[in-house]
Amino acid sequence: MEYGFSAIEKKWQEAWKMNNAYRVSNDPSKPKYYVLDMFPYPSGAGLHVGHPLGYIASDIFSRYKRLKGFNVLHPMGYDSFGLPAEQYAIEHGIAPAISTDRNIDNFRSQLDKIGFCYDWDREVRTSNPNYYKWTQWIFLQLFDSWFDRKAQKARSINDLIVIFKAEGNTNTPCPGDKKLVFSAAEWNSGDSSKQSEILMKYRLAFCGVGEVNWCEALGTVLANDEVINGVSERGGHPVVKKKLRQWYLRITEYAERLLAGLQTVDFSDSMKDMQTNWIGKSFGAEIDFEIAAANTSASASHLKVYTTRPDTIFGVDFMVIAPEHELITTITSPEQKKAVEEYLEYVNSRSERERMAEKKITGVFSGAYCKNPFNGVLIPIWISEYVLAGYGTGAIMAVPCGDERDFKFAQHFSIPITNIIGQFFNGNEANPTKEARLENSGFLDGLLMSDAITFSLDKLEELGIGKRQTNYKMRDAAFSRQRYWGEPFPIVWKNDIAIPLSSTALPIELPELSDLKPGPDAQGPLANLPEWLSYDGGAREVNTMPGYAGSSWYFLRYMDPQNDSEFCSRAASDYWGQVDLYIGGTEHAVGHLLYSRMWTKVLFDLGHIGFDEPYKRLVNQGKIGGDSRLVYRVRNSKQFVSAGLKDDYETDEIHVDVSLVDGFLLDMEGFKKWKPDFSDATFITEDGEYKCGARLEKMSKRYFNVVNPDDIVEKYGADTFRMYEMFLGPVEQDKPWDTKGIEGVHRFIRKFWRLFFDAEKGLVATQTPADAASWKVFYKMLKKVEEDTARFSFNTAVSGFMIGVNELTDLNCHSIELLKKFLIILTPYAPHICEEIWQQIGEVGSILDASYPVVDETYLVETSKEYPVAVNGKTRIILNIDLNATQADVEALVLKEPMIAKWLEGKPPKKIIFVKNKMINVVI
RNA sequence: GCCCGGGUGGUGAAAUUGGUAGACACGCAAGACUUAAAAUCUUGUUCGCUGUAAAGCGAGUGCGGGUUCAAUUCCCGCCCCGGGCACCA
Repeated sequence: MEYGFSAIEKKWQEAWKMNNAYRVSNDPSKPKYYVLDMFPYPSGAGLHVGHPLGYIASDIFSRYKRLKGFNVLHPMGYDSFGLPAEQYAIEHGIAPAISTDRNIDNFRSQLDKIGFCYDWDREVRTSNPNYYKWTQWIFLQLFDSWFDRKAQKARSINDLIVIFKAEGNTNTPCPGDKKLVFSAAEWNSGDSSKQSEILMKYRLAFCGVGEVNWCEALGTVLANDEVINGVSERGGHPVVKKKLRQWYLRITEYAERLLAGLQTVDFSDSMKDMQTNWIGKSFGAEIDFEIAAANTSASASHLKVYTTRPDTIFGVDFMVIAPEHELITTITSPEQKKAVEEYLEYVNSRSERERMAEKKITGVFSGAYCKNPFNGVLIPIWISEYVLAGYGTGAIMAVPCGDERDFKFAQHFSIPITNIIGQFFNGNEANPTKEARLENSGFLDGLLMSDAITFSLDKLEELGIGKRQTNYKMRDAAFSRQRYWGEPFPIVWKNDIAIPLSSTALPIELPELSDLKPGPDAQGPLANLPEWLSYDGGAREVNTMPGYAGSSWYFLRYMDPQNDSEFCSRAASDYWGQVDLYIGGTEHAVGHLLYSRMWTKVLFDLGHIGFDEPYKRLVNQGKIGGDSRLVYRVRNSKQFVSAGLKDDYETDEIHVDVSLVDGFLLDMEGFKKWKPDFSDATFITEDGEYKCGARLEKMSKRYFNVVNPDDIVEKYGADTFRMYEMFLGPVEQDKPWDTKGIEGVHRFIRKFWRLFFDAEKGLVATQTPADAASWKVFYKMLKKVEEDTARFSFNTAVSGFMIGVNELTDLNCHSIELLKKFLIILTPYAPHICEEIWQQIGEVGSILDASYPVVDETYLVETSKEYPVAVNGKTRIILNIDLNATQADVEALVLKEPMIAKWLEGKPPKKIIFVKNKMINVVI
């Protein structure tokens, strides 16, 4: 009987579907385990073999946990709102809703072929009104909340109103406007429009005017993590700063908790580093410098700077303020007015991209000075774009001997440099050390800089000219997009006041819209729909939410996907709790993962769920690269030269479809038919063969190196495909795809099949009990495979199976008693073949619900070991020695060996090292 | 520039706590079966040297040093590759 994988896999995929084999319910009698994949954006390109890597790993782990008796939640869905569908619609005139559905059908059919154990009854689609109803509902929760800094948690905005009525905002400083201070009386006398304006500055989801990343080509704003080197992550279009009214998430209020939460989760160090750096916490001081020039108004008598190095205050040679700094107009001296204006104009003309590409040293002197509070020295105030308005106070004290940027600036503008670190400063470059002893530093003289930091902070606070301050690099996240294909906001504007709609009005459905051209004044396409726009005496918000809105909470919806009255019942979220294992790529390090961590914390603070970190453990799968093939066309000809001879010609390299190449050998006839351009190609061959060049690069359509999992499954079967993806190497690692290597895994599966079936004789597995040697092989394998699976080392687990099959074949083991246990442990990796054989050998029930076997240690007890015996660390012989042997026994045995005697040359050894169960080393 | 990963045969890789480097595969070579092919099986395969063989000797985990009886593993310095951040004061 042959192994007919196509029929077997089709049969079981249908049977499992019919029997709802993967349906999971909230069963409190079993321990739960939640395994989650980052759900895909259903792009038109479909899946290539790189995509399922993480899905296969999580599927294996889910099935393993299920066999171990866990109630496993393993859902899948689609992140189906987003820019590409909209762009596709603009280019091809197909409505996003239609192209998205089509893409999802394609994804689904590809996923189904691989045999995943998803409970499809729990599928979510972020663009489905049943889903985004709750995205909008969570938005309302964010809108109706503020962050209580003392309690470090989100609270209802109504609580804040109570506080304002009683005491104003003196004890609850405004996160959106540091200068905003009002009393209870002032609050109570204000009109409702004034009050709304104030509350907006506290809300966790708020509307404000700010500098945003505007992408003209995409016609929308982008979040910081969607902009890479001044261009859009998607499409690579230029991005400029623009002032726009926008919705934001006040994620900065959660900076501290997002940081602290990292200590409680199991993410890779690099992932934690990325998030930590993005949050960018730093400790330092805000220091007030008195402005010395007479031409300043009383309200601007001080310049506030932020520094992490208050110990260097005697080394301050100039101040630098950002071009956007509010003091510029008041402090600029009449003589410098023109120069300053010209400079500001120049700065405005430069795009973000230009600033990043050419880091020129630019700046202008304001004409004003401030005074060093400790020695009264006058310090010139400069304006330069290298100081960022959005960070700290938008002003710095420049210490050229200790800071590279300050040093270069001082050099460029010939500003004299004060040396406060003696020998540590060589005059050619700044030295940011903290190890120097301070000089020229007044009361700090002689102190080690690292000690002087605390000392100077104390002094500044004592004198009331400065205070300790913690800053974060992270900014509030832009939360609106001027696009169509996203969640509409449940907001109506009346008299410039944002009115939240009642949760009973949800979902606010996205209206159908055939023409997706932008609306007027950088508004989204929804602004073109007057009948939709006008609502209840006001105007609807026309922006839509960004892609990360729906993905910030989808893991909760899977727990209770059909719920019409809640986003997720508390009973469901209490039962399933945190995601135990989350698998996905690193590209979401600072976007999705941070937002979704924040939303979880807010929902926790407001009492909707019982945990405040969504993902207990995160595993990042690597990317699978494509192995491209290249042909070389002799320039200006139709001749193609084989790779080995190409250096003799001037050639252009062309990517060729990998399916036209066997190894490196080109199918020349196939190549001619591939594209009309090549139909009359001629070849300069090596002995009649055309060899292609190769290159490892991203798997992508334009390199013609995409391998479709459908083709692999058709040729080798899903079970082989699954195991081969795992066998390629560690899941976390990037690695190239090589279709040839799959033969080894396919051979293994067929060899496994032959333990049960013979081509002529049919079933050869028997009821005869297995011998001890076979059991030993099996339990050794079980131990290895289980340990490896548990630690996500799937590649070595596959090799464990291979060793097991090889050894059982050698032992001629066909015992059903043993092999049925083998079937169970192989099931997570190769479910179809295992279920088929399980039924063939007459087992009742599905193998999916079998119980995982337990290692019987009695078969693994060893009485002796093959010890490597080394001389001076170099292994010379192997000796079989009883495990109970003592040091003296071992020494006697070793010294008797002629091979060892040869090395000793008659002399006694210096020492004999004996590590039980490990090795023996003779030192001479 | 800063912060993370990583560098092991022709290739993918293994070595979990400092203890036999290269498991398991691919590829390649030789052979068996076959009219032939596919499939399957057997043997060999880190490199160099000696040997008909069995075997032996030497080198070897990016480079240079160190600690140790023993280093792919720990320490110091450097080189290269991948990823992230980047005027964050």
